[in-house]
Amino acid sequence: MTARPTRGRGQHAGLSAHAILRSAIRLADREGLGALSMRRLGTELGVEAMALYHHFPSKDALLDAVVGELVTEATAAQPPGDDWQAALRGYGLAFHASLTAHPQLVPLVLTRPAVTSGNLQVVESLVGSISAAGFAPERALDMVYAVGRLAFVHAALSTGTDEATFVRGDPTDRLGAISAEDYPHLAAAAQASIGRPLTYRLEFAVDALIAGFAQLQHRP
Amino acid sequence: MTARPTRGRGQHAGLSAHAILRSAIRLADREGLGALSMRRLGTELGVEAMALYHHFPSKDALLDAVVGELVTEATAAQPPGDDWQAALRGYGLAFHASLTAHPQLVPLVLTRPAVTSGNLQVVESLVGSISAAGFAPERALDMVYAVGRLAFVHAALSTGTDEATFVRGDPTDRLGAISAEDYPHLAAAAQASIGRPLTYRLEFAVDALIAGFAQLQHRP
DNA sequence: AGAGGATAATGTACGCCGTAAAGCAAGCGG
DNA sequence: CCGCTTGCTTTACGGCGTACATTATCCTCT
Repeated sequence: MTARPTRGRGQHAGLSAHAILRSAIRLADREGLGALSMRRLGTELGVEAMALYHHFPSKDALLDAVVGELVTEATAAQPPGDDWQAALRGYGLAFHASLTAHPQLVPLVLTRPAVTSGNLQVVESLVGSISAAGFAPERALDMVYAVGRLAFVHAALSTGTDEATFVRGDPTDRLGAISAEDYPHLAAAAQASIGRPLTYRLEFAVDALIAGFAQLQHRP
Repeated sequence: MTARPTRGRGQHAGLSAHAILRSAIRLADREGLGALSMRRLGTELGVEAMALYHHFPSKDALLDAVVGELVTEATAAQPPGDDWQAALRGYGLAFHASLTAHPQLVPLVLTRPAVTSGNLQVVESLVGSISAAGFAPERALDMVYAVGRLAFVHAALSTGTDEATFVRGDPTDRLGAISAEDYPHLAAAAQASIGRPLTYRLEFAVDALIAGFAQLQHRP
């Protein structure tokens, strides 16, 4: 150990909370959530595991911070357009895109409430746009929630197996391919959706959602 | 040990995969996912941890089976109505209700692809109904996905903290209450949504989604 | 009926994990 | 120059998943 010859044992400023966070995200991206242990993260930073406890009180707190970092990054730089439909759509797609950049970490985001100030700022702006279009603020928040959650869950599940995988073959998979006899409609649908980009389903859902909202607008 | 005096050491039929599953679900419901260890589950069943490995090859496989059990239970008994809108709505709400019965386990469902035959059956039936209403099967599947995922993510996040919690007070919470100066629209919206039932937001989103779908139907 | 395998459980052990506690080297203010 | 604070290491503990070996019962076949 002490493979850093330029510094003695008690040097300062070797680590920072933010550097740890970034390293944790990189590690999880590369080797999965399971590889994200304190010891592993320590060696990744050239440091013993216990050193991390000088910057975070527990692993749980560290993971909370990772989620915060991620959500901040995901909701950053939202152009505040005045067209609520475009804003909402952009929010959903951008959120999704940012989350899918770190697919391994999405389950983490699910389990801890991540309310950062950047996050709140974006939601505030969206709720403002929507309210300005004549919706009750309560409704506006529901709308933002719906789109955000849809984007989120698509990010979480898009890496998993879906029907298209089953139909494409590879019968060593869990249940084998979907048989066209047992599930005719499903097989046809899955067959048709092979090869579509990952965002297709999300865009469809978000657009339908927004269409539904717009319809609501004209009948108070 | 061997607190069961009526049977010797190698008796059969002491355990079954299904009994283990139910016990695992009960344990996790009661004490959280963290308490669901092989040793703990073993003692819960009056058995050593390694005994479980005769019924499941690994803990991971056991968790997969738990998810399967859960999803099967959640999608069971869907009345196959011929009204696609009612069917879709019912599917979403029932799915959500079943999942929220085991809030601790929802994060588990997120991380493993759960495609059970019961599951496929329900989706098949829904896709059938929707196709019969004139939608392309591919679209029908997208619609089922959208509703299912919305229900799922609402179940996953409904136990977490949302904006209403912040506004209600308790400034010891992560960021403290939402300040009405910094986030006027958000504060108003959160204030207004205090006290609503948990399913309210989901119902709103599902209804909007279905309205959007229906609109699509009239413009091919 | 007796042999032999299959089955279901145990016991032991290994290498991970998160983290509490204590120690130890540098830098800094008095 | 002393001693406190800061950043890191060392050591240790209990719990985890599970590989491996063992044992005790039941089922089947001759």
